[in-house]
Amino acid sequence: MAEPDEHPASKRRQIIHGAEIVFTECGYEGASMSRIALRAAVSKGTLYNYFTSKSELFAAFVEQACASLIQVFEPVCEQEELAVTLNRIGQRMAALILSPDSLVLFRIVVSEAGKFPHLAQIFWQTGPQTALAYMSDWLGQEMQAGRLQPSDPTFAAEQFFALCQTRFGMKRRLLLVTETSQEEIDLVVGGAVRLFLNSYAAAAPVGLPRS
Amino acid sequence: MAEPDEHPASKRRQIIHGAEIVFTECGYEGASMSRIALRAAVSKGTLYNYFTSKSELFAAFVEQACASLIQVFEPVCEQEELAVTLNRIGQRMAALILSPDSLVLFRIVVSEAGKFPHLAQIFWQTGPQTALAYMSDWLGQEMQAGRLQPSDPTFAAEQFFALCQTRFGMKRRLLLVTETSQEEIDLVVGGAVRLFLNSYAAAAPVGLPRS
Amino acid sequence: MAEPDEHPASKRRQIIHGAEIVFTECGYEGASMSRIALRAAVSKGTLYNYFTSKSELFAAFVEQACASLIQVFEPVCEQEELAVTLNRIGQRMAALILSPDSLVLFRIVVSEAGKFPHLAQIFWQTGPQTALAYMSDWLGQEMQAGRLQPSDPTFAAEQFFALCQTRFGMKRRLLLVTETSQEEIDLVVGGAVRLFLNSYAAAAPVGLPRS
Amino acid sequence: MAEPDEHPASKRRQIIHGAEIVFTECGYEGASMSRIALRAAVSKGTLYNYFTSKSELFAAFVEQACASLIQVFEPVCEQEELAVTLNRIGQRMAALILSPDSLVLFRIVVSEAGKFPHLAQIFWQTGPQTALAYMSDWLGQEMQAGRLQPSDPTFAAEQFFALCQTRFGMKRRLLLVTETSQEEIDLVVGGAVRLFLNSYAAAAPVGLPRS
DNA sequence: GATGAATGAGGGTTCATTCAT
DNA sequence: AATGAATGAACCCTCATTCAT
Repeated sequence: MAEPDEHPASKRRQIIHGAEIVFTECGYEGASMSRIALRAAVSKGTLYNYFTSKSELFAAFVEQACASLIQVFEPVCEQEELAVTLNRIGQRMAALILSPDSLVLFRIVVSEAGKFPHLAQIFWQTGPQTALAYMSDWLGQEMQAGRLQPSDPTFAAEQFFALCQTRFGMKRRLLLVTETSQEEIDLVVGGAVRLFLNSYAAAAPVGLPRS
Repeated sequence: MAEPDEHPASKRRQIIHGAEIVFTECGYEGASMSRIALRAAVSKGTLYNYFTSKSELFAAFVEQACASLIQVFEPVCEQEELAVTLNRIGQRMAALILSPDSLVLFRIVVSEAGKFPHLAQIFWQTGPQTALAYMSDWLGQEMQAGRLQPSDPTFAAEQFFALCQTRFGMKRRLLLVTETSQEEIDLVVGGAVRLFLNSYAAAAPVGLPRS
Repeated sequence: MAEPDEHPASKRRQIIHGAEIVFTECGYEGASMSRIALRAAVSKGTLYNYFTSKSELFAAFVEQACASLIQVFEPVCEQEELAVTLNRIGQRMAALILSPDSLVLFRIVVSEAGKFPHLAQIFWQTGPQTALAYMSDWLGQEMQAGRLQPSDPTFAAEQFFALCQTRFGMKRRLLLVTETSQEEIDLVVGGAVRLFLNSYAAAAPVGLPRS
Repeated sequence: MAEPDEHPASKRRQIIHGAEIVFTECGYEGASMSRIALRAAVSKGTLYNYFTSKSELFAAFVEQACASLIQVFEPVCEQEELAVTLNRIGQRMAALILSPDSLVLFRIVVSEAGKFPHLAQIFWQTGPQTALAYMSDWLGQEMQAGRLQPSDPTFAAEQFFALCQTRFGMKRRLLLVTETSQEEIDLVVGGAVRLFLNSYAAAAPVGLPRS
């Protein structure tokens, strides 16, 4: 199961961890292999024994970071009221958008999307697309069960996720806000659920709060 | 009328234009003053006669690019059916999101938001915030006129803009799509208007299309 | 008397004055023509209308500075007791060595003596050599008058001047002392006069102070 | 015996040697790291593996040069006639002043004393001050032994050293003389010893030579 | 397999000098 | 005669990469 004739995986992880720290702090161009070597506590030469170039190390870091983000969505959605499940999914999505880790990853992937289109694709696939597929599946089931009006479940999921980014999505990416209160998150997610169910629920529309 | 005692503005523009090309292509760190000088067709020394440093030139480029984006939203919204106006606004917002100029600006501002928080702020203010204020005002009027349910108009505007980014917002920022068909835009904007009016319109909800 | 077909001398002086400020502060290499132009309140182009190069402007500055230093020695030596005259000459020499103007000139000429041997020569001739010739003449007269023992008057003058630099000569040039008290100057000059007269006076030797 | 975990000292010396050549020839500002690298036969990058900056390399060069000068004064002064010992010390001092190595060091330290006061201090301490302390001690002993009149031994030493610079001290620093004949050195040192002993010796004054 | 000294191209920036106005 | 915008070489320094140990 191990890779006996390869570089030990532990040192590889160690290097990627150092790379994560530095890339995260300085971006791709701003990071130097010397600093990464320092933070990974290996020599500069060793870096090149494990990765043929800076760009390859960067790719490895991004891929690993993407992989570690996806888990967030694993355990979702039991049998309960629709609004409650949607709320939980929305809260989770909001948490993901607001989390420093995903934020920094998003920002660095966007920065280098021109130079590393492959990484942008990986980010998309392991992140948003996976979440989308998951929710789309679930919505499809609910539609078939008659609890949601029949419609394109993928588009519905996309709209819901778009709504979950109301207010803080862009500001967060621009680093214009550092913290977001739970009240505000509740407001945004609640609003997303309301708009979503008012259009997609099989039942009667939900009333708006008076401002 | 001319500016006899100043650096000629035309050359300043020429330099900023060269900077735009290179910054746009390589990002801030990846761009070199040599390349900018080459693209601007001036000597490297001349760059420093107009801008004291690379960062200042970058700031000038971003500010100018922000200023040239804002006009998009100026003339909007007459007296007509709500859905029509919303559709026009949504189309305009979608066009903005999809335009290469705003896209490239967004990407570079996000990249350097850590190093140049001031520029992120400028981008936010001249772009999203202005559009938001504008639409919020209009929605407030419609609410007072009884054509929309009374609610927080700013939040409603934020939700509408979030909905307008459905499907292609993030993919575009990751450079995963280069062109978007008008049909798809119509689908997204139409979907945004539908969800919006279903919740906010004073009248009865609009039906969903069958997928 | 003026130079009607030449550059006006006043602007020339103005430029040299600016050069003096900057060269004095930054040294030859450290000074930039831009700064000199700024300090002289003329354009950079004008600098080159009056001086063909930075080095020529530097030469002009050094020559002018040398010329303005020499005057220090003009009015010396009346008819009075030998020790009194020597003391006055010594005091003047000490003042010259300690004066900021001559110090800065010496330091800059020493710095650039390799590159501008001509300037070192000018400094020597207008400064030390002139003082030397002057004192040597006077000593020669005193020897002929029988008030000093017959000897090489130039060498005697050189020794006296060397003695006047006791203690603070080198430290001052190394910028290790910024101020010197009058007591210390008196001590050094007094010591110089004593040693000088003990050897050169026709009369009996002067006693040393007990430490 | 070797230094396995350090930069090899030999290459360090090699670099300092190259720096010595270039700094000596061009001064601090005039020297370029490229030229130093060329003269040291290493790449420019290597310079920065050993010294973090140009100024640090300069400091290392000056300190090393100071250290190598100090030895001149080590073995002095046995039991013999005063005039003979003084003559030997004077000759040594003259040799030091006239030596190209100390000359070039003095000139560069004076040049940069404003920018590197620490180096001026080091130069002073390892050079003149050490010599002074040494001679002052010896003079103090001779005074106590009754062979010199009691007086301030430090001041006496300072006067003697000042006298030893008669005639060629300043001219040499200005690079106005490149070689000095032994006759002239003998004349200057002999004159210094004579003036010194005429004032400080316990015995009768020594006669002056007729010019 | 791990090291880190060595490299040299390229980074941002300064500056003496020129020349059209 | 005076200007100052333009130049481009040279500045100090960084860094991805290599290779002898």
